[in-house]
Amino acid sequence: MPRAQTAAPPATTRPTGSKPPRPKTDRRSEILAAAQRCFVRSGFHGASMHDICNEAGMSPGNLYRYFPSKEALIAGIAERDRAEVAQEFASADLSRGFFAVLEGMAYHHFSERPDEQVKLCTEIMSEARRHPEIARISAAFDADVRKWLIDLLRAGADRGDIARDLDFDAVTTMLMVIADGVWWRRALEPNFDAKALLPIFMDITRHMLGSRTANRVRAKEGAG
Amino acid sequence: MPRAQTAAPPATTRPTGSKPPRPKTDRRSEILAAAQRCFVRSGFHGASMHDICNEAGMSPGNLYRYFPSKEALIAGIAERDRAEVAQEFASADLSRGFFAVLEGMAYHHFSERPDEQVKLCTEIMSEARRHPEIARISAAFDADVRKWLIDLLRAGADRGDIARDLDFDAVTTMLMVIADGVWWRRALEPNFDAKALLPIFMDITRHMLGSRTANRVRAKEGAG
DNA sequence: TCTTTGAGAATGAACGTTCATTCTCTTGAT
DNA sequence: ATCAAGAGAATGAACGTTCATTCTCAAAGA
Repeated sequence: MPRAQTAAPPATTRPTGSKPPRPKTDRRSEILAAAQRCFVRSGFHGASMHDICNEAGMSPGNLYRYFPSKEALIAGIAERDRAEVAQEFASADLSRGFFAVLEGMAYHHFSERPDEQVKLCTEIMSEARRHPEIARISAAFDADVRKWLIDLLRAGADRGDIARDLDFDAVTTMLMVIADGVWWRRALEPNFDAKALLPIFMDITRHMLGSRTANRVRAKEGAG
Repeated sequence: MPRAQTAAPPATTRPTGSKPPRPKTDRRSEILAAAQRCFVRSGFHGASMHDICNEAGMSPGNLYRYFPSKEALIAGIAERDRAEVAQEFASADLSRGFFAVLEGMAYHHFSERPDEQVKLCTEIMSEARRHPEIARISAAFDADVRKWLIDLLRAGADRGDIARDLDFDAVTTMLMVIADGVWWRRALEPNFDAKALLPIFMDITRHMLGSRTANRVRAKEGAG
């Protein structure tokens, strides 16, 4: 059972601090990019460390100076993607109206995000079932997304774009479920046209968030 | 690159043809059940053939008389599950009303199907990306489900339970996407309460299938 | 009834390979 | 001379798979 530390870069000591000593871009990023290509091509278990070394143009001994294990590579990729998504949510601009923002994000998720990332995501999820460290990262990722989504919904409610008495938790869960499902299908069906689903997605979302129906908070049953 | 044949049972020669020679239940089923437990516990790659042999109470040599490779085990499980789901769809009884049937099936899918099968499903899907034979089985599975769902919708429309001018393909895709998403979350979040989503799911489904909105078939744009 | 026979079921040690990881050595800049 | 950066052969464990062999037992022959 291999260890799961994320391993700091191999001493980025810049003591005298004169000129930048890195002619190429950050070595760690290069390695992660190479690993990503290999994982997408052959899967986490199908890709050997030698494959990844070749792809990165680097010897095994050297690669291990940057990442302590194969698992740390997947963990590194997951963490990097998490930062990227954080960026996307942080840049949401509600002044265009709630549904415009949501549709933009949906379009991005359904269509713009490259297939590479979608496939990689399934690899990460599969490994999350086995490696606690990866499970931790992906659970944290998930909690982040949920929080951002709920904040977005609350802000939309404040603006009056959507109903105020929603069961925000349930609605958020449903949105995430749909998003997950879309990615699962994208990963599995090479020619799946997710963006064709956008109209219907926006339609049911408007319904969920706006009309007076089952997804509202209700008084708890069983009370006197 | 291992072969992918599904391997017939090891010669069920019954030449004289008198009494049934099987004292125990079918050996192949026992092996699949053992493999399923191992795959759920450790994943496809985490479970070794020796693990599976132990779980099945059988030596490797003997196990290989029933299945020609590890891959054939996953393929066998996938095929077995496909048959089971076929059963479920075949027994749908529309006389109770379309939405009652749909809600029953959703409840079954969200809650009753055991977590074991859900986890296993993610393993199968992951491997489908690598092994063509497994990809074939799971694509066939998918096509079956899609066909059954569309038939169900058509029947519901004939009964007058749902709208007649739906874009059946798009709606079916959306239903499958949601179903996929629910399973993905069930696999990832150990305490995910899918059945709490049922009301909201039924609500948006009624909306999709009944009201006059974006998910209707429209005249193709651009025509004269 | 007892023995022989033979075929299928099952065994488990061994094989060859693969793979993640480590070790040792070289290079090149300061 | 020192030390980070890198190379690549080496290592050893683990794995899927195979195969020579043994076990079981029902039926045929005596």
